[in-house]
Amino acid sequence: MRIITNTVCYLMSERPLKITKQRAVILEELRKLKTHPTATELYELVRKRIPRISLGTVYRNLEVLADAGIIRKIETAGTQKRFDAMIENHYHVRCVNCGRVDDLPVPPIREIEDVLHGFTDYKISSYRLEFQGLCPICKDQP
Amino acid sequence: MRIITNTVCYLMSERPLKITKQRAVILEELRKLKTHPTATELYELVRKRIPRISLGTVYRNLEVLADAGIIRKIETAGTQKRFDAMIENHYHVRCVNCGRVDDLPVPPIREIEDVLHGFTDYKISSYRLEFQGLCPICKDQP
DNA sequence: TTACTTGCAAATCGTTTGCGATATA
DNA sequence: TATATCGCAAACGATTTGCAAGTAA
Repeated sequence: MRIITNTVCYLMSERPLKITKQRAVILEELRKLKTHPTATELYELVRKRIPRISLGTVYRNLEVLADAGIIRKIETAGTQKRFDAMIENHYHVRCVNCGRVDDLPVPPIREIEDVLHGFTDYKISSYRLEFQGLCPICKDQP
Repeated sequence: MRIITNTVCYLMSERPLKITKQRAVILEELRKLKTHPTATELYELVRKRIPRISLGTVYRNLEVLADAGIIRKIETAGTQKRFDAMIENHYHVRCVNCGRVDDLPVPPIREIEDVLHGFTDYKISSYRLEFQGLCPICKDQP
């Protein structure tokens, strides 16, 4: 169970996280977006509401929110990291042309976990699956 | 068919790529390794044979070799990019503790491609699957 | 010659960090 | 008052780039 009040976020068996104004606005703006912004993109949005906020604060708070499990930092092939307000497990698609990242609401693929047995000496804990292609906008362009 | 001679590499229907001394040594050192080095790691190795080579040259040539399809640039979750002399499709495992990256010789998982239909408006061209866990060395440590 | 490649250093990009000021419990 | 967070600017690590000199067809 996760409850987010105005000022404090309670997570199961974790200590409360103070929700400052900056933190709240960052979270709100992130939740508005279906695609997953970079820190800089988010900074530009947040700046419209808190003009004096600094990029460092955005980075710091994205880190804090991700550590708390409230958002997710997604590591895609591009150079910049992107952030996601949806923390349930799901896959992502990335446009190789414009870099946009969307969710892919397909069910988890069982076979991925099944296939590993005997193939590695690593102790596998997770995997990342990222699809690549052209987004609806880029695919219709010359 | 791909033929690499001393000085020129011919790729099907692409223009020949001059193999300079630097380029050849970079490629040789990369091919010696089972794990996949970062540009800096490779630079240190190459430097033992060409002491005056610069890091910029290593980066430039890795780019050229990757563009030509002779090596592959692999984008894993870490910050640094890693490079791979094996260009056939395969999956990678990354150690979350030390960053080491190995090949995972499992057969391609058909279900991954099958599951997509109807779930996205993207034109999907490829996917990346990366496993994460602890490598044989790190998993036996406290 | 002509086109490419090199070494070097500086620039760039995304991100992190130190610090003194500020806000909040 | 004690603690955490802020804005700012500087630092950082990885990578790219401009340039003049070098190399090879």
